[in-house]
Amino acid sequence: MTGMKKRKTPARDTYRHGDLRHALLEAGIALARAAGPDAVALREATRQAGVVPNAAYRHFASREDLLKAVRAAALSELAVAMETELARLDPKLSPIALARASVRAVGTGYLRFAHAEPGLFRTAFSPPATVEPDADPAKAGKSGLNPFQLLGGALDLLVKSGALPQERRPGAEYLAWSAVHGMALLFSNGPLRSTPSAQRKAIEQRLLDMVEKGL
Amino acid sequence: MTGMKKRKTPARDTYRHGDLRHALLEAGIALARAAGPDAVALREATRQAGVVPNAAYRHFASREDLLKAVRAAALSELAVAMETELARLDPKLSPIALARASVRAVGTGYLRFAHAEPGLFRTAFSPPATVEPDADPAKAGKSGLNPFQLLGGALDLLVKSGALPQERRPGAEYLAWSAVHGMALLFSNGPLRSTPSAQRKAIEQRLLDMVEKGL
DNA sequence: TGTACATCAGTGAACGCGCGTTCACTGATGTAC
DNA sequence: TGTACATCAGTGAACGCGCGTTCACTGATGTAC
Repeated sequence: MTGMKKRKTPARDTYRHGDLRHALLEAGIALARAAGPDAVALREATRQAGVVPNAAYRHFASREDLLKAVRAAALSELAVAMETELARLDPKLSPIALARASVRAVGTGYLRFAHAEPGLFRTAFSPPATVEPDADPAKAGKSGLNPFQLLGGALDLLVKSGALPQERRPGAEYLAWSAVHGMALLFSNGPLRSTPSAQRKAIEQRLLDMVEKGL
Repeated sequence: MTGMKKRKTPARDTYRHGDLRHALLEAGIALARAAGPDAVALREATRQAGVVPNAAYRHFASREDLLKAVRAAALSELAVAMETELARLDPKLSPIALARASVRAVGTGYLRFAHAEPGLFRTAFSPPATVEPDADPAKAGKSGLNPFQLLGGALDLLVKSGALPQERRPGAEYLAWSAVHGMALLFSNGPLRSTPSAQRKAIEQRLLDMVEKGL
């Protein structure tokens, strides 16, 4: 902390930046990762990109516009975390076991991401975010599905395999989502944030048990 | 919006305010109620109290100190909302029915408060808040219990009445809390915030069913 | 293949904003004699 | 009952902060002829 304040990127030798929009977005993501959505500031992003503050306006209409892009990126990372857990499943499992494991995997990925990236997690769900309907590709993981859709898919499997009665399916995502979302917040930014990791993981598993049994 | 900016309280005729600490706290609560924890500002609170900005420092050591007091008040209001639901229960119910109804009441109060007072709800759980252990009376409702303790009490009744096996009791509050907390957030500030109220209530009841069954 | 020119990405300077916080002060109160 | 004085709640003025956003600009690029 001895005087180095500005320009975390060394300064260009070219007049044009080359990929400023991308650089600003990356900086915005880094800010969100470090300190949540409120920390996403246009000025700080330009500083990290080695550019003058108002240059940002060539690429983003406003601070909110940048935040929106960061939010989409965070949602996308969350989807990827969920997909990663899904990909680890053994496809040779019986349909019913696979369905159950899928729901757990989706939940596990969600919880893991929330704990590994609390700032991004909070950003993903910061006020203007309507995950549910629109299949906005920017918010999607590798599969092209967003977190909500990944959960929906797992629940559909549960129905198809016969583990969940058809009539209980509608709205089931809100129940599962709530349980997992609540725990994610309590442990990552909430009052339970300093729970030892072993205990946290045990409780997370019990939560998934509860959801599985209670749905 | 024609010029009236400052001094929402008419201005005193006395030099002394009389009850500035209280006035600042009330203003802080009003700010949190309207726009969440980030909106709690010392300067705005003094403005509402009709006092010069630095006067606040006679009563609060810092902005964070005021926020802490507001947080405690919010937690206390939450506890009261839960107690209100508990008080409506019919004491003539069988022990087992009463226990189950208590758990639901606690959850219902929590959800009701989160929806009625989203700003205060978010404030109650904003970063520096360690609800769990300390029986800080400031955070408690009329019964002297805080929200976490109210939930714990309801779960204890579940065990005593035989509806919940003893060995499942430890940690059960984290499961129930997570489910309800997650839904509270999704509906009050989260992506589901514009769900019609009838639908919301139906889903909330199903969530409580899930918890009851899944614990 | 070479030159004129339009485009538009990034610059430079400046605004006004509300915030938290510090300083030395003033004047109402309530207590000791 | 009356007066001197210490206390300390609220004043007045000022800091420095980072922020978003607007303006008129400059100079590298790539396209049209």
